[in-house]
Amino acid sequence: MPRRATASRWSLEDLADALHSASIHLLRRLRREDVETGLSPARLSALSVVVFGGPLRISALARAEQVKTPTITPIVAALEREGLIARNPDARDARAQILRATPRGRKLMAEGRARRVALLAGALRDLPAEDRAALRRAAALMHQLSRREP
Amino acid sequence: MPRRATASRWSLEDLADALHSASIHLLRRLRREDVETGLSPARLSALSVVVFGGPLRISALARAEQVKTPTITPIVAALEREGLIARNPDARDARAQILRATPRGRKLMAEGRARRVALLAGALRDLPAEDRAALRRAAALMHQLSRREP
DNA sequence: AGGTTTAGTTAGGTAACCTAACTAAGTTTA
DNA sequence: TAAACTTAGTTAGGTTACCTAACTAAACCT
Repeated sequence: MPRRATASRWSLEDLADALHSASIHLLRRLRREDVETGLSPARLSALSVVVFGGPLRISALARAEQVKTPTITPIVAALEREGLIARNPDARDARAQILRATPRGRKLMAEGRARRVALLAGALRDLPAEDRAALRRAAALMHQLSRREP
Repeated sequence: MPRRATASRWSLEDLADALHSASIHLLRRLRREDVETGLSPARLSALSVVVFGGPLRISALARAEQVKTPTITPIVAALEREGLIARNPDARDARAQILRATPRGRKLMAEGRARRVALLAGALRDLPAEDRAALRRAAALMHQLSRREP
């Protein structure tokens, strides 16, 4: 790591870097676990949005996932093929489709969560409440950061 | 989000979930920024390891990046093609190669950091010191979590 | 020497991302 | 109301990241 010129200036860079790197590595680790759901991380994440984010349009899902619509198309197709979500026509707009989770989708989502928590549980449980709070706060902040424009 | 049965049990699941989701979304956001370095996230991350992790072997890089060696091969090839890193033979073992960052690699890395921090700077700077500390702590913890076996 | 292990690449597959170009439906406007 | 624009989503086509399996070549072991 580079030496700092001014404390605050460098620590912001370091922090940005640390978050980037931590995200990459945590995600790679979780991917290895998530393989067992039979769903890739992107599909799992999309399913999670449909399950918890209620019925929504394809474009809304893409927006929530911060990807372009062509990226979402095959993900939605796969989730539908697996019977985890269903698409219904939108009564108000014949171009649009409404996605909703099926019972199977909800079940699998719960299992994925359980599996993930099984992986992290030991680690998280052993952490002082203070650290858990830091993680919780950080997760919220990271979400917020990721929504920033431009 | 599901209702909790026991406070601690559900909050662990929620926390695991929140970290997963936050990582995905922050990374997608940063990817959009990192595009301007001309390097993909995986390459940037690998370059960062070579720049800051000193000269190291290809297999050590793969381990640091938590991927299998075949994944690292094309990443290293690309970084070398771009003149960002160099491979030297290992004097002790003719099978192995030692990677080191070139000046260009170091320069680009610094620029990437600057760009990333430019994106996050406003947000991070405006955060109370407490939140910055939470993020810093969380990044360290996430790294630690990602190293856990199995 | 012969057999095993280790460093790295090659081959081949799936999936995630993008932009550009398209279809079809909805909206606005002259 | 017909023409022109906009919006929802898909299709086409390309790059990159990941994996496992199979390989080459060097090193180690006995």
